[in-house]
Amino acid sequence: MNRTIPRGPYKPGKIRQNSEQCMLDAATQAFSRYGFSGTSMQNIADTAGVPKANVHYYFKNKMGVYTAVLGNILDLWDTVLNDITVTDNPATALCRYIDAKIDFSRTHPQESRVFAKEMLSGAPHLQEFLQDKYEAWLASRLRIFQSWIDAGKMDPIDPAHLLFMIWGSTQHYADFEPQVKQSLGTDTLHQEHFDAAAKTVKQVILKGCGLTPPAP
Amino acid sequence: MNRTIPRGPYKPGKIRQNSEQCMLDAATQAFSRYGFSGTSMQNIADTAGVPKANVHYYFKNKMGVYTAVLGNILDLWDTVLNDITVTDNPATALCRYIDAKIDFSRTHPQESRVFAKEMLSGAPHLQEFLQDKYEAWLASRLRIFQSWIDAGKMDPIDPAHLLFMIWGSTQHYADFEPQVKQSLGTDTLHQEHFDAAAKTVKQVILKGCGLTPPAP
DNA sequence: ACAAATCTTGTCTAATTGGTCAATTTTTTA
DNA sequence: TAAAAAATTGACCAATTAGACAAGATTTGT
Repeated sequence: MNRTIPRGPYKPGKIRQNSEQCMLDAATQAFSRYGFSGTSMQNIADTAGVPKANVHYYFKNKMGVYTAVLGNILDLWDTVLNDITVTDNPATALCRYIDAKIDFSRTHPQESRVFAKEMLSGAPHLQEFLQDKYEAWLASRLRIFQSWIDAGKMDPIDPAHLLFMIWGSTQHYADFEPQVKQSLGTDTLHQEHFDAAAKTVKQVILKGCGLTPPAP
Repeated sequence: MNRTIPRGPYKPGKIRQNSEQCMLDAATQAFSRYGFSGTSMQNIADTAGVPKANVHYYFKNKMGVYTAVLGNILDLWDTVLNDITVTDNPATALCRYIDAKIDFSRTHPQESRVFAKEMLSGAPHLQEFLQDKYEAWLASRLRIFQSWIDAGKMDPIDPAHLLFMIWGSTQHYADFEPQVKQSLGTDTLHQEHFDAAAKTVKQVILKGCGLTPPAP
């Protein structure tokens, strides 16, 4: 006779949640600097302050850690992107997007770099993301841009390439940080630098699209 | 008595030159896809079609191969950048630079990616480059931009951040190729895609700076 | 043609790494 | 409090890798 009631298959206690996040942070840091192959499980473990075997207890294998890190980044992206509700005003919408994107480069540089390295390697683990979520997100943006153009609210500009410009310009501050630092003559990028960046990008993009900055 | 006349310390015969370039190409390809740690000497050797020991004969060690690849890329960069003579017309100069940069992304995507990965990793092997050649190149550009602004030839725009915009926008087509491909719905990027890219970037940047496109 | 220099290549080694496992400790639950 | 579940940990293994090296093949200079 079985007196014990079997518990559910998985109960994420606080210990697990805490340890897992700790290792995920350590892994993100390591992957962003040394890449997937350049990062050893030992390195992740050391950074997290736990023995190596512990990492294997929480994640299936090294690729498991990596995909967890990537998934975490995509979630972050999702919240950032979905936070932007498209208003009827192109200028306002573009400004909001640029500000959010620059802010992401400032607050999540490591995540940005892991994402960039994955792209640079041919994005073998982002195919699903690109074909599902990103595809849908992009299509909706292109439609909106096109509707603005059709309505005469902005210049006729290839929407996809415009998005690339915004993406590339903003991403640059996280991904090419050494170059940016050297160029701006600073050892660390501060809020003021990102403010100047956002200001310039917004200024050029808006005017370049035939838009006038929204009143603050 | 010594009858043999000692030859010079290093004579790069055709064999050496050929083999070295072949291995350098193989290494560039491997590094761009798998990164430094993810690339094995065996992989480089296989791609070049030679036994592994041969690579060690031509290069001191793995880092030697990598720095050779990086140096090669910086040379390429140098020729591209120096090819742009600054005319007195801002619009023409910017167009030339954007076209050259986009063309570099098209013709040298692997080199672009190796460079980007090095930046993403904190550019530990580019410090000298950044502090010497790049620093000088940047300063001269900033002066030119400022003079244009002072002369009222273009809007007052932070020159450094403007350069980052151009750099980031153009670099994007090599570094984020999977995203670009997916967005444009193509399996391979063709000349027409890069033409559209250059057109959009020039259109937005020029107008965004208060410039009118030069007559072709 | 001959000797010296250059180039090629198979083999070996020491070190690192991802991953396994069983033993132990800590936490949870009834 | 006692058993069960979850978490921690050190020791171990097999595979890969960078690099060394010596012997042999080829090219080059005289």
